[in-house]
Amino acid sequence: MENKLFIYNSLTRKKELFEPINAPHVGMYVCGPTVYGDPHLGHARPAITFDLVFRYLQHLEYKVRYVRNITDVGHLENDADEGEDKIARKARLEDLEPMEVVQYYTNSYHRAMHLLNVLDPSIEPHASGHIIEQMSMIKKILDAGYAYESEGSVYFDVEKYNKEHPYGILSGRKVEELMATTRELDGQQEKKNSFDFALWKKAAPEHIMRWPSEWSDGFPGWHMECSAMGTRYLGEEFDIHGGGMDLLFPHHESEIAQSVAANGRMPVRYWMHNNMITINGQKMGKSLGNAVSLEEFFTGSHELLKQAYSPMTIRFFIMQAHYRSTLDFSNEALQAAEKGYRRMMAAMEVMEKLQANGNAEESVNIAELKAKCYEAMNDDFNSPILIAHLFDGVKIINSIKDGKAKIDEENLSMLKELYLVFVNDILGLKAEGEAESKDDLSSKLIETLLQLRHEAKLNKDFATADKIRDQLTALGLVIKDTKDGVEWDIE
RNA sequence: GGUCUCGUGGCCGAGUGGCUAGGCAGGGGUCUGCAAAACCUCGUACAGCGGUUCGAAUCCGCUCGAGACCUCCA
Repeated sequence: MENKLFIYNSLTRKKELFEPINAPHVGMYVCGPTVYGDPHLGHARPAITFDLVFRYLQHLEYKVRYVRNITDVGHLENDADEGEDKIARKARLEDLEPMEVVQYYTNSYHRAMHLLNVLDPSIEPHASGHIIEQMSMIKKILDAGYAYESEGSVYFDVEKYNKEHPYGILSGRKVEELMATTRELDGQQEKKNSFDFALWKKAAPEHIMRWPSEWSDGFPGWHMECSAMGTRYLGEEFDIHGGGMDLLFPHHESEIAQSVAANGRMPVRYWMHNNMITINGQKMGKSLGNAVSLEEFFTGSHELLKQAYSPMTIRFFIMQAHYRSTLDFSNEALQAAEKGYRRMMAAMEVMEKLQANGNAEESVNIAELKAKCYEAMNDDFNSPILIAHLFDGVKIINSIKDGKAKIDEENLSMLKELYLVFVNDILGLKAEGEAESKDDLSSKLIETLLQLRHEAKLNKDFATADKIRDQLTALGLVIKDTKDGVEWDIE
């Protein structure tokens, strides 16, 4: 049951059985962030989506090499005025060094990803560290005759390529249509056709990030980095390439064209694309000015946020929707996710203390639940369905605790295993914020107070008992009177 | 303008021909000194209009609405 994984392939627009080229090895490349701003909720979506893929593939015992790049080339420009050479030169020294900007936002991205419990990829290459590879790939494309040089820049010859290979195979576009719809861009007059894209761009004077090449002092085109680094670390053909749907065209389309032109073969078996996060029905994006940074979510410091949302709440929220659906941000939805997440975590705490209370005949059947969990994940990583099944299990757990359901030893150990595997390992959810708060001294103090309350209750002094509870509640504690005694937790 | 996607109950969100997820919120109940938690239970939704079918949220057509891409973008 664990080995029939189906993945929706954007290339064929169908769910396909996943068969790695070199099982048990799997190569996966995902487009990472452009590090020029704070990571926002939009960045969390692909990171978490492919973290789920990474975790599940590893659970299925594949040996995954997961490459997620850092884009640090081609987007960084100095805003200083042109022509004012002296000032510009001085400004250069006082300005941030580009790599300083890169480092700052890369660190910030990593911090956010760690808080979201996103595993580090196997390799995280920087585009700026692979200029050699990109230049050599450009040469291969030139040698193959699918590119031309013009005024120090190198462009991909889409029209020529399209005569032998379909440009538009991934996005479903046709070159003739592109002809009619492409807008005016700078550098347009250097190109044979408006839809030709740059493999190497001659740097304008204000462009700081530049490298010498046989064509000009310049920098590689945006699409080159992923092709070059994917090939470098995963080979000319690898299993999975992921990224946001907004990258499908032209980025991924062009990656295919570059690889086919350079290596003569399709680079990727399975193309996966996560959908966008929307806010008021519109895509959330830095350039649209409606992006809420992850830091702001964690602290609640944004006018759109009614409260802070913990990293695990964000993670749970994202995984409660299928990765190919748009997911609409709202406080109501986040608050619902927060409560759901806490309920699941609370149930797991209950589960740990559970004892078998029945024999095999009267026991609940966990094997069935387990099979459903695998079925959900095997169906194109359907995390919302998986979570729905896990909530069914939450009811089972709580019912066993209440003595309303029976479980035997075998099913109990299967249950515990199931939740550790699916909730912790695969969904990557963990309890947050408790370990450090429940230190010994505080715990003993709280338990002392609860003991006093217990004694007050025995004396029917409910006023005192309630006063203790109210004050502990005011401090952010949750007091639960169960038939097995009092329990407390930090809200 | 071109290409494509989507429109599900109060909110979020699965589901792609019959078996009518799940979470949150709300009503009722059990338990409890009370409360909380938990459990049980109730809301019977699929934009509109036609069509195909024994049967459609699910397939087809049209209408309306929303969005994405075509430019950097997760």
